[in-house]
Amino acid sequence: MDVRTICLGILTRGDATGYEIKKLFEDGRFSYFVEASFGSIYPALSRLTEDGLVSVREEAGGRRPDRKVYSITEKGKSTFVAGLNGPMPDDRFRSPFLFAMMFSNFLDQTRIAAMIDGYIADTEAKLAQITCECGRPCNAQEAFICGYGRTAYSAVLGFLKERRKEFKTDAAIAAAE
Amino acid sequence: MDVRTICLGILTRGDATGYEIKKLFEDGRFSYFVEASFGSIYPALSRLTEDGLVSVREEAGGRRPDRKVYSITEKGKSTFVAGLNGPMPDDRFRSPFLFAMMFSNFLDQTRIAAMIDGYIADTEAKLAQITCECGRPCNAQEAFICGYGRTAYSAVLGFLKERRKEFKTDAAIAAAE
DNA sequence: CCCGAGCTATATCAGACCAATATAGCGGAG
DNA sequence: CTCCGCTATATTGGTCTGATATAGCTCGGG
Repeated sequence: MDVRTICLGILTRGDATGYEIKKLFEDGRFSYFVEASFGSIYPALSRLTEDGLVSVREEAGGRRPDRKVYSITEKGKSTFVAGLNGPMPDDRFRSPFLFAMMFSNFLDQTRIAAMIDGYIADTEAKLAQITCECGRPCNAQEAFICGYGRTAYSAVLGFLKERRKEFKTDAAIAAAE
Repeated sequence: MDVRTICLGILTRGDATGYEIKKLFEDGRFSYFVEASFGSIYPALSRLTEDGLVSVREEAGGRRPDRKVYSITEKGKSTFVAGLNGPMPDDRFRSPFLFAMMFSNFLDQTRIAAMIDGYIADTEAKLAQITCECGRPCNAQEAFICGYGRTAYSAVLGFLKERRKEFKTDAAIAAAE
């Protein structure tokens, strides 16, 4: 999903600075499927402002740099909704971990075990983030998104823990000797 | 995973043209977690050649453009393996579908149902691709990767089919009247 | 025979995005 | 005082994408 659309979507929830926009979609429940850098958020907001989809007001409060608060316009909102009703881009999943596992014949068991352990830990952290945030009241949309993330990560964790047993570390080999 | 590494990895499996490299990682068992465009493959191969990690020979067989077959060098191979033993970049998952579901309050039930149906169909296609390719003999690496993909997509499908029941289409509503 | 579609194969380009960095503060801890 | 973490804006060189261009070859249909 292009960064302009992401910004519009966040702004339908309320006014925000560029920094806050990034913080909002980095909220744990959403961060597993949305990402954008400041390097693309600010140019996107500028462009949206030029195009009349967003308006901006500056708040000078003795802070340098000044705080720029963005609001979505009616034009912006209808453009956003039209996009939701248009062609849906495909999901994208890239995994250096799986790519590395594809060539694990080049690695020793300790390295493989360490990679899997690290990936399990990362996955558990992601899962915990989704789950604990969901202790707050969830609307239907959030419940769907959390449910999807929990389902996927839980399944992957189960798979990894099962397969992890096949890989011994040097420490485990030494202990068996 | 950067495109240079992807090309090196594929070339450890055997010599290939730029076009073949793309075809090889578009093989259904791997395509769910690796992707790169010609726009980045050719510059990457050029750079790898300059850097001595890859060598290239041209086959002129009356074909225009000529066929350029790339081979990995010993330097390339050791660089690739060193990379596998180095810091592992994070996975990336981007989902316009989930982003749209996050704002499904702007959509009517028919649109939501259609989106879910489309996503289910896509997911089933991906799952079928992994599964049927795996009818061929799998080495341990391929078995791991296929197992991961099957586990994740199957879990997601189960979740979606369950939740799909909550959304009625106009046709289903009309049939009930 | 001709045409079109699909495939193999190389290459490029404008636009989108990233990671890192710079700048400018403020507040808190050592 | 210094350093770290945070809020906040902005930029830049490098990487990648999707689309496109070019150059064939093969096969099937008219």
